Amino acid sequence: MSTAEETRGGETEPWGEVTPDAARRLLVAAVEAFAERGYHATTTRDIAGRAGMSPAALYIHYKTKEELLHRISRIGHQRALDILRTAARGEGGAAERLADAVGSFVGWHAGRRTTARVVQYELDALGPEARAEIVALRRRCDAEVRGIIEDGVATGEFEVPDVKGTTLAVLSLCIDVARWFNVNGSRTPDEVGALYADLVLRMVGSKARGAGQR
Amino acid sequence: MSTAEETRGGETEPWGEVTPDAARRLLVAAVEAFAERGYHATTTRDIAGRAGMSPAALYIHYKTKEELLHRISRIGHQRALDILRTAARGEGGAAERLADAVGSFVGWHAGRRTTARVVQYELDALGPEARAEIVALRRRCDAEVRGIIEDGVATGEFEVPDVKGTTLAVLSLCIDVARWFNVNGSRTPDEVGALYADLVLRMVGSKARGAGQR
DNA sequence: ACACTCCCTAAGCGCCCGCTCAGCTTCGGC
DNA sequence: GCCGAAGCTGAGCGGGCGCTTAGGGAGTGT
Repeated sequence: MSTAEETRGGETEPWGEVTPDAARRLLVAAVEAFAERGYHATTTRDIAGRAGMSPAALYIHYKTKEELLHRISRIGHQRALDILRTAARGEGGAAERLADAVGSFVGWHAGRRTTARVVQYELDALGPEARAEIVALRRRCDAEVRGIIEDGVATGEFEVPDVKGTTLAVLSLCIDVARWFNVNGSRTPDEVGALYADLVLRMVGSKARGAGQR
Repeated sequence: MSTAEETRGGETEPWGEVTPDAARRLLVAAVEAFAERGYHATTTRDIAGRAGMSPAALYIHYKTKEELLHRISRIGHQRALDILRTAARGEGGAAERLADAVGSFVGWHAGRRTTARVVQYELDALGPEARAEIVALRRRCDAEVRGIIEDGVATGEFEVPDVKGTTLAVLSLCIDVARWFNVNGSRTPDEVGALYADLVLRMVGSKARGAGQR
């Protein structure tokens, strides 16, 4: 599973799959601009400028500004799904896998906040077809988390009256990290991940919590 | 519980404090448009059109498009703060007050989703001065919730290793409801409020939870 | 040497934006 | 009956938007 070639922590600067080089630079510039100011407030001139190119250069590599957002959104969602899938298929009981899923998912939203922000909050700027494709990816993310929680309920590890609602809340909690996380703040992405993993285990009534935290 | 003068469901259509009538109609139209498409993607012609007026009419009542957002944001935040304050100063133990705060806060975010969406997600579209004012209101919301949690820890009702982080997570969880809540979905605002109140009591390790939920 | 392809730029098209302004109506006070 | 203020509109301004087009320079195969 997973995209190989990344070990952990470093994650080998993403967007490696985007070629040629100029197209990648434009895409990275677009991620930064969209995250800072929002899709609609970002101009194609701004994106091209950040990438050190003229406005026209953008249209050699992308048909429209929306295609840029679409590409960013698809790659980002695939990465998010990978993270959840890896955790869900890992070893250990439901509690371990849920903590792992939440910890790494939150770590990604905090550590790669600019990407996550675009991916999670600019969905509505996509046209109907592109949005439908992305929404499908989102539902698969939801299914991964729900699967772990259902496992835990089945084995008696968790005590959850409303599995669908709780799944929604867990994902919502993780996603919103991209909104408030501050790079200059006092917490590292890993610390937030650990805090959230503990909070989520409490939410599902897990008895096997890691003894508070240090 | 909750704020007098509204019986339930209706909430006495808000924005009553905005006068004259035309100014209120414009403001309500702006809330809808901003919530649907975002501040930057909304045109002044769209706002005026929804209110049944010509584009120029907007500028009789508001100096700029940004002033509209500022007004919406201030009134909305004040309403949110009122809800939290009422719950925090209520009777009962910390668990009851926290459940009340989360339940009504979430109920507002779900029931008045269009307003909440603008209030919570368009903050960055404001200029520096307006944003600073709103951020101050937000910090007071944070302080209300943290106060309840601190109370619960002090009395031994809660068991929370990281009060600041948990407060942040609780508020984040509630706020994100405005992003995903669907009016056509299967849950009412009150149901989501009840679910979230239970989840939050679990997060703070409250022993006095309401026996699952109905 | 030549043609061909790939990237890229300068210039600019057509459109729609936020916002303004002169002038029209409506209405209360006298 | 007349006046001034208040509320609103039609027309339109300066400007910036997304995107297009014509053409240039660098690299490659022959």
